[in-house]
Amino acid sequence: MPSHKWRKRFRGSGSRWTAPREAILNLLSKTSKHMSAKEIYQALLRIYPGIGLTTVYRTLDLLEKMGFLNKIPLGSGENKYELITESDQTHHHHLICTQCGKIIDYTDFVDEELELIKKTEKSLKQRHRFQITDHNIEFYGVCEQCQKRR
Amino acid sequence: MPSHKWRKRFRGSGSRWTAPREAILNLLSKTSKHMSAKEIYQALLRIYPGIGLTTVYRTLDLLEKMGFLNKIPLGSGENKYELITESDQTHHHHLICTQCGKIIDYTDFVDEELELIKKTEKSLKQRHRFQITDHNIEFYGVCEQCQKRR
DNA sequence: AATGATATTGATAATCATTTTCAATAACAT
DNA sequence: ATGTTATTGAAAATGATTATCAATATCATT
Repeated sequence: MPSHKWRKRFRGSGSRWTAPREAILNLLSKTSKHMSAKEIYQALLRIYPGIGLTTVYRTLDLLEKMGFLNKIPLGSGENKYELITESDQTHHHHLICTQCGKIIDYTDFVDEELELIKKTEKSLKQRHRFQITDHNIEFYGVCEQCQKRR
Repeated sequence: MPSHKWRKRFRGSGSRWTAPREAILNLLSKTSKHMSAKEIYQALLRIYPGIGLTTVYRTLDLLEKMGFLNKIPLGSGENKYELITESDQTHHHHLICTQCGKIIDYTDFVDEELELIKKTEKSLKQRHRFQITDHNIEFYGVCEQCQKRR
């Protein structure tokens, strides 16, 4: 999504379009996904010296509330973030390494998964009176590198 | 699982069977699942005055390492814990309220889900060379009470 | 039952990620 | 250009979890 589109969305929600926000969105759009707040902050320091970690957190919160960002909690108390791209074809699930925290997206079998999810959501809505808004499917394991490392 | 069974498992792994550990396991076995460390601590204070929060954390860690406990990260940095009961028939997935953090287990459709999971695990192992050890399927939404509350 | 090696405990302090606070600054509708 | 007010960054505060450490409890061995 080009900058001027982002700008519009921000203005539309009563927020301002600022240099730090543009820098953060540029980074998230270009770089590989699944970064922690600190990782984002450190990467930004190179292209935007003086940016504050606080601002990174605030922007991530904002993006999450606007629905453009997914927050993925690791067990450690740390979160990782990924931008939700506009085309929904990128819907994916996660593969998380329990050793190093690396997250890999996968899209294999998602069609079958999505069908099941739809069914399950419907049933859960009826049985438990939950208003389902989202889901999270992740597999845990040890990645190739960490397997070699031991 | 009765106390003497737990005792055996603890001894078997080189750990000792102590009063705090017994109290924690008693609580987790009896009480409804999905408590945070603090909730567990506060509930224990009534039946075991003087127990330390540190001990609660340590016991939870130990139980997790021994494979008897699931740690469920909420987005907030807080974790909830649930005992894994011996019969595997209790395998379930989660329904998490994004307003109040309440977690509900569901077992509906798990058969279908499990079949899909097996397939997916196999594929992921091959394609991404991950050694899969576990999975996590959760649905997010707003529970009945929180729906009324607004 | 007493002993000794060492695992465990609880209190306190430390860590780590994330939030608040607040005065200074920047965005943008007018 | 100007004024309102959202945003920023630094520093302090928070909240969950972990490390430290001396005192205690477990339990295999005697």
